[in-house]
Amino acid sequence: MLKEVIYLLTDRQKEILKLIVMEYVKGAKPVGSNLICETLKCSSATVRSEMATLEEFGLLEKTHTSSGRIPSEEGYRYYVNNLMKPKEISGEDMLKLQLIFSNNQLELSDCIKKSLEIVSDITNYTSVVLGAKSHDNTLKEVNLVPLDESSMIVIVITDKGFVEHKKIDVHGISLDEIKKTVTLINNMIVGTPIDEISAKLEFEIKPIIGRYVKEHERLYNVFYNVFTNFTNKSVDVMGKSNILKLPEFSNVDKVRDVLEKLDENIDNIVEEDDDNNINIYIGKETNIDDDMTVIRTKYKTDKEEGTIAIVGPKRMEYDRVVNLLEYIKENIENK
Amino acid sequence: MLKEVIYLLTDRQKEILKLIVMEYVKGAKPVGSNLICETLKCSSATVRSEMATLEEFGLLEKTHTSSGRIPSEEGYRYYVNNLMKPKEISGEDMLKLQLIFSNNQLELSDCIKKSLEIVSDITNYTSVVLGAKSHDNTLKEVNLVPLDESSMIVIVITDKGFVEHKKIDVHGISLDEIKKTVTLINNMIVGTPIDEISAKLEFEIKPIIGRYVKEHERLYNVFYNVFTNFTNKSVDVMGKSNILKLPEFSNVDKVRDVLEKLDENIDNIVEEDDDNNINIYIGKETNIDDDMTVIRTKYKTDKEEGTIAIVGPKRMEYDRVVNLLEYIKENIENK
DNA sequence: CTTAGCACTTGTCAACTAGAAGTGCTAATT
DNA sequence: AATTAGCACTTCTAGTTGACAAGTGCTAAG
Repeated sequence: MLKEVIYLLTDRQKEILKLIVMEYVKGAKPVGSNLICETLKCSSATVRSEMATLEEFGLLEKTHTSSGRIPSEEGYRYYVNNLMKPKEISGEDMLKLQLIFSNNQLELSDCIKKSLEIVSDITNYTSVVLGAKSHDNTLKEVNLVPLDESSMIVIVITDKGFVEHKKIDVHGISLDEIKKTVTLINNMIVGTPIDEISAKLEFEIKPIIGRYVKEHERLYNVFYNVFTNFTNKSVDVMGKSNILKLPEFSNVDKVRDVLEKLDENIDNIVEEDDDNNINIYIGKETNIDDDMTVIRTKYKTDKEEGTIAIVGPKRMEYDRVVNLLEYIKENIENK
Repeated sequence: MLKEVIYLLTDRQKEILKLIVMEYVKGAKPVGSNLICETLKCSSATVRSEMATLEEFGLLEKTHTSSGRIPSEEGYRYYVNNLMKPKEISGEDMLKLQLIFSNNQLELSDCIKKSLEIVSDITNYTSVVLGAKSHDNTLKEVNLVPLDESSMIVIVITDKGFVEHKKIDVHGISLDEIKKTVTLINNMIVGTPIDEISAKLEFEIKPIIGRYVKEHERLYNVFYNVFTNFTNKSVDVMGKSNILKLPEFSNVDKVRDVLEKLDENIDNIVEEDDDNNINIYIGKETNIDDDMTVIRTKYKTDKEEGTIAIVGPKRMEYDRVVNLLEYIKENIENK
């Protein structure tokens, strides 16, 4: 679409585009001129000629020669960028979300998850939380809890309060050797950013324990595994089966395709822009399916950062979802 | 079905039933007499009259008057109880599973999960792991790691090596009060079975801290939450979207129904018999859908117990799945 | 007891039809 | 110059029809 088109549209054309988007979002059926002319005070013939113009601009499409119109991807884009007005969150929805965020028993990460679960419930879309735990965290301490002769628990804690633990098999390694290693780690690399720990472990700790621990290779691997676990992102996807409610997905093969992408490819789907805004990817711009839209945003607190996203049909309630995400982002960041 | 039917079936009838089950499992299409009479050395007319008898017994069904036969639920049941022979696990499948169980880096619970993930991959069914962590575990120790003035991490460890942790907000409670409480817990209820901790916490700890901790209600809640987390079962469901590959689920509404049940109702679906065998629930016996079958078994090690299950179509490769589950159960219990 | 033969039933698929929805164009109207 | 009424035309949808395939049940003969 030419950028200039934005300025060429008359008010009535804008109104028609907006009405078609809203109607199609609601009904999932191509919108005919009759429906529009009931709202606008003019005849269906007028609307038809305007619709033809909008189609020339690439903002509308037909499914067949004599069908009503549906918005094209550019049409949605124009709507989102120029026509959409923030829609207030309904009292009911607001209440449900407030119940989560005002609950002091809940940790932040639980709040995030639960609030998006609610969004999935009320909108029937799919929601995603990508938490990047490791960001900005540094190693706080490593704890050791012996269980019996051959096993113990290693517990690693970051300064921001994230915890990882792993049960390890230590038969053949003396308790003394292990304790020394942990002391070494606590002395040498506490305060190191989590992302850099693997390197430090290899180049600073490994050479030393190599000297006095018989099974140093195994011991090194144990700690290496625990630390790399940390840098893994946490992924939560909620309301996946909502996709099956959409009329555009009455074809089982298509559903399977999308569900498999959501299972395997979430990072790719949700991580893109690095700005602080609400980002909207429509149709081909998503990495899922031409009929889908992804709306996402980053959140960032002093302890944690991540991404929240809503995945739904291209025919999405853009205004509602944008507002919900904005509201949740705000609540996360002020919690 | 009358129990006596078991003894009334002739060898040929058994053979026909078996062939129909196997053929229908493979092809998902009603099986006609022609196909059967190619294997059996007799005419299609003979097979037809035998099939009519089997239908009278309630072991076979027709989808319409002139269709081939499909097994009824009783037919599957008869097959499973009387006709099915253990089928050896293929070398390829065996290899994949061995790779998991012989990997010493992996914790038991990871092995279980990964092995069932493999079963989902190779069979295209859905697999479920229900782990009941708390069983037979007793409290080993409670650790405290202060993060800053207003928050700390509570870490709880059981004798079998399970760990739960929670970040808590402690502003308004003095460090001293918290430390005393933890010491109290470590002194008084270490060694208590996890299931009984809530009670002990309420009747033994709460009255004491009530005396010297100002915010004792809040502090009590914190520990209560951490401990109850323990008794929660862990649930893993793998290969859910495999259901979409089944021809009996080309109807999207049906798929949604099943997926929603798998999301919300897993306990109900998978927990039933309390014996140590492989249990098979066919069609109506499952709590999912008349077209589904659940095969499950319990596993029990000295540290952990739980349930593993495969959920698939009624038209399931019973012999294969039973063998895989048996094999995995054995490997878990001897790990 | 088994089998060949045949009438009969049902499902599937493609072709066709009538009606509904909605368009684009033209000519008349404001 | 913009709007509208009118109408021919296109496509989709749902229902009907008919031919064919798959498979059964029954009967009578081997």
